[in-house]
Amino acid sequence: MPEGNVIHHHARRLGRAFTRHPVRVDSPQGRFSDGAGQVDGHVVRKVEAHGKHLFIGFDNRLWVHVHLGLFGKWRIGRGDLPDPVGQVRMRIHTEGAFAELRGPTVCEVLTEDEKRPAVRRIGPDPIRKDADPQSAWDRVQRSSAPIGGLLMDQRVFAGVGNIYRAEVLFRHGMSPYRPGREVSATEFDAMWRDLVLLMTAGTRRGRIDTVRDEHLPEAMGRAPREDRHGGEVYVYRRDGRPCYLCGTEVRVADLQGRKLYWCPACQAT
DNA sequence: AGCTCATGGCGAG
DNA sequence: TCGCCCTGAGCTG
Repeated sequence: MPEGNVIHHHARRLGRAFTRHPVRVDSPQGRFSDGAGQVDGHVVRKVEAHGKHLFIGFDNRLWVHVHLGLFGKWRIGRGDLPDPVGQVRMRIHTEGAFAELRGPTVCEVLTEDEKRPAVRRIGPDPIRKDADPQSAWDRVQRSSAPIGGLLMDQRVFAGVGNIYRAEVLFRHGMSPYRPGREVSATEFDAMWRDLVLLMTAGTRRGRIDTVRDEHLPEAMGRAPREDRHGGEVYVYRRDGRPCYLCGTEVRVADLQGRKLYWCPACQAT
């Protein structure tokens, strides 16, 4: 259930646990047995995240490509390998560390030649230092699609999901329905810089917080989390409740099959 | 036990 | 635009 920040968080933890170590790889569930056999016993060279995609590189020039989709989960820990409970697609472990993968949309082995184009298909990722926002701007600027849809397009903004989409639009007072071509260069630059900040912070924390300190209600620090995604947000899943800034009821609508949350007053245009 | 929902994305029509 | 794939949690009975 992850946006790009969580994938980068996983990549760092997996990299720390397994880089330069020979690892055992298997598939208790059986659906990745063939792939696991191709990398089992090999040394992990590096772990990369690009948007919501994770790539684990081995010393035989093969990569395991993982995409969690909506339901996928990693469980990463130290110490003894636990017995598998439920549907475990893949396990990676050494003497001192283990990782369990369940429910991914994609878990496959790629060669170098297959991995390169797979990465190229992913758009600029605000979390990566090598990201080129110009290519995102080119697409936004000549698109009549609503900015709320473009933000979810992984070839335009890689790693942005439903929470960052809703929150960055709120923070910039922009209607999700504004056509891309009506977003100014100044507005785009400000939103991109904000995504870099928010998503980088989200990578360190492994959760998404977007509410500026000055807007945090007094009690919120100690109050139970409003929602299981785990962070403090302005509008995501807050439909029917008052906007923190203006008190207007936060609204929800369907956009391309996903729920879209926004404040109709703060984000009128 | 069965239903609904979730931070995603694909392909068919 | 719809249906479908992946899994588990949190309800309702």
